[in-house]
Amino acid sequence: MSGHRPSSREKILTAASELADIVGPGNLSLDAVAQRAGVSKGGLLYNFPTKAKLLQALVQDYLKSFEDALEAEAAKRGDTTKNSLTAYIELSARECEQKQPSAAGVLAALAEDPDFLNPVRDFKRQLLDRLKSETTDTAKLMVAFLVIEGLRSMKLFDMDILHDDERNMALTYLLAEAATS
Amino acid sequence: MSGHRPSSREKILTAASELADIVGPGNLSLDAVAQRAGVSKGGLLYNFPTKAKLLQALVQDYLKSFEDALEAEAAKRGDTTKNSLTAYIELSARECEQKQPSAAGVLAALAEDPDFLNPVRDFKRQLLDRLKSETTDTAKLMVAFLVIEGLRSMKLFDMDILHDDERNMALTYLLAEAATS
DNA sequence: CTTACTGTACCGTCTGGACGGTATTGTCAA
DNA sequence: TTGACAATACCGTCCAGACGGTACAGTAAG
Repeated sequence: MSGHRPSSREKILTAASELADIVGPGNLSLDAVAQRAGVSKGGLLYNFPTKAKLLQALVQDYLKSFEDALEAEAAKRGDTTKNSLTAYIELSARECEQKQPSAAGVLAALAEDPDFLNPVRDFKRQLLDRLKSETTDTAKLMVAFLVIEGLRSMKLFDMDILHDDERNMALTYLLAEAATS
Repeated sequence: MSGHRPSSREKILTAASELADIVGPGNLSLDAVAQRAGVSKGGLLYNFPTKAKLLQALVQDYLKSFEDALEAEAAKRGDTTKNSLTAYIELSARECEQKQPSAAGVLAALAEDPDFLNPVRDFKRQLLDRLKSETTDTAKLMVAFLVIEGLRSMKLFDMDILHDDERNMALTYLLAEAATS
């Protein structure tokens, strides 16, 4: 899983994300992506015949990796499908602490056309429904969900306005509440 | 205050916001803005000598109008500087229910260059500090702040994934918690 | 023979911005 | 009062460059 020279497709995707982070979400050009990925422009267009397809893939990739991480987190603990809310909270908390430019690709997609975020909307609604079916107190769930959404948006916009202790206070509060449900 | 034909500057700003909402945050062009504002391109560039200035103004405008609304809300109630958290919550709640494309301008600015959001970051940190100085329970404040941030980001991305009752549950929970502080 | 590209040349369109002009209004000395 | 000038608030055109995408010939590996 670690030793594995990346396919052109992967190289292009990560190059695109990184580049979006550098040049700004709305200034992502195919030429630049190809260059950064170490691929000719023809090669890029072979993998992604249009810019829209590339941006779609960027979003899909983002969603996929989050889903995988969530699954892994749930598996790591004894997850009896009961406390997957805590898994969600803790995973999100951890993600908010490290930097991960893969989200920049999502912003690039948004910049081109907000409709590219539709899969994200569906994914989140689905996640919320699953969480809802596993908890008793919906109000508390909503609060937890929205807090994380807030944290995530700050990360997305690179707005590090919260001190570590402030963030931790909110998180431990959430975890405590989640335990009593 | 209501009867008042708008200056070119205002026309341009609202045209830009509306247009950003239509064509997508990253596809805002000066030509299109000028046309929609009923102004020649030369006229636009007279008011905003560069695209960057226009985007800056868009962000400033957004912040200013929110600040004004917050002040008005605080004044409306007897606000003895104590419960300005509730004012903040209620104002944000109300804003999340109506559609207000002025935020699209902020996204356009983000698309061009994330640094344009620096004033937003400063504003929010300042707001949080003020709130902090007026409440006793910091953990609860953080939760409230982040929930609203989450709500706001959903609005920004036009992701209406929450049902009205779900949103209301979170909001009434917040208001109840804010009362006991 | 197919897959997965490379490399280069090119096209049509759009973009930010520079620039030169113009109509209106204001200022002020003679 | 008038004539000279200047500042304000635009208009309309033009341009060099960047962009997404096409086309196509070549090639190395399996």
